[in-house]
Amino acid sequence: MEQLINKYWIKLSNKGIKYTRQRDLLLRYLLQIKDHFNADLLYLSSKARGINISRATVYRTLPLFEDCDIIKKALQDKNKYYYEVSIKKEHHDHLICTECGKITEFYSNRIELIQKEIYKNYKYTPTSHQMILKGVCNKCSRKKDEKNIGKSNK
Amino acid sequence: MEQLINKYWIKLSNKGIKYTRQRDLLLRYLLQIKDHFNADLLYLSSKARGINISRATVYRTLPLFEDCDIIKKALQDKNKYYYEVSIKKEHHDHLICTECGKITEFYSNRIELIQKEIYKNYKYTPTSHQMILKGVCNKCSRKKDEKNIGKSNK
DNA sequence: TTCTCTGCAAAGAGTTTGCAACCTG
DNA sequence: CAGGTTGCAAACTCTTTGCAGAGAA
Repeated sequence: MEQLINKYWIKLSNKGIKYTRQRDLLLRYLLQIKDHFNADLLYLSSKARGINISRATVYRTLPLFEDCDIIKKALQDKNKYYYEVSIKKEHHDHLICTECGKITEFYSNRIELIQKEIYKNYKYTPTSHQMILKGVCNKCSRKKDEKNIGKSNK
Repeated sequence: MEQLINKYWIKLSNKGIKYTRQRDLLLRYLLQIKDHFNADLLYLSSKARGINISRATVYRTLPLFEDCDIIKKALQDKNKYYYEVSIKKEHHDHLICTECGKITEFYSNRIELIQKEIYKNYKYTPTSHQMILKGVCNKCSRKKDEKNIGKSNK
């Protein structure tokens, strides 16, 4: 863990980004996060854990971490950006429930290949290289069905 | 054209949505739009064409049209929702340039099939059923390259 | 006439920014 | 010590909402 943080701090320094208590705390905190997170969530939950850092600093720090490939924008939903930690994981895509916002990751090698073809055909350079499928998850589908059965009596 | 508009108005009436000058103007206007559009753009461009309609009405009307399958949310970028007219087109996906915002449509039958599998595997009900690939388009890539060549001298 | 719709302006959510004080290198 | 960084609050962008007057059925 310390080793990883050191590595990241070297990366950050090389970009002329100074070491500060806030940035270090934020870095350590988000490396522990398994799920997807957004700036505001990070601000609130770090505050709840006694980490003193302002909302503005969180918003200003995340793009810096993004530049250093520590985190990346995973997806956007309901006018919020969601990030995830870059390390370890193989590339993957996201399935997001339009009802409850639940995010599921999936991987399809075939899709990766086709995506590459598409980027090539249309002469695009993949950047975020992410595919987002929107749908309604199992749980929410059932909830919806129940509601509709109720409604159909009117 | 008139026939199509009539058809839509029947649909709208069936949902209890009243005919108004503003809605009719907006409907006629957006059916002429080939590209993707967002609420604010629609408000501004319709205003520029002398169509008198308030921003609030545009924002309130688009979801109504969406409910009647006249338009649909195509994608979201930079915290804005983009719509497109539903008619005619076969299902397609979107390739969006993260630099200039250009939207390109593409279709891949293989992806459609794989998507179906994924939805099934993860027990999701496809709703918007849209895939969004982000990248940098040809034009912007070249611009970026030029900039980087310039920078590399520093 | 009734109930919906409109336009306005104000409120909201998420994010960005100007500025003075503070801290790192 | 210089220049980057912070926290605060105000600004900003996109969207939603409350309300009184206007309009459709």
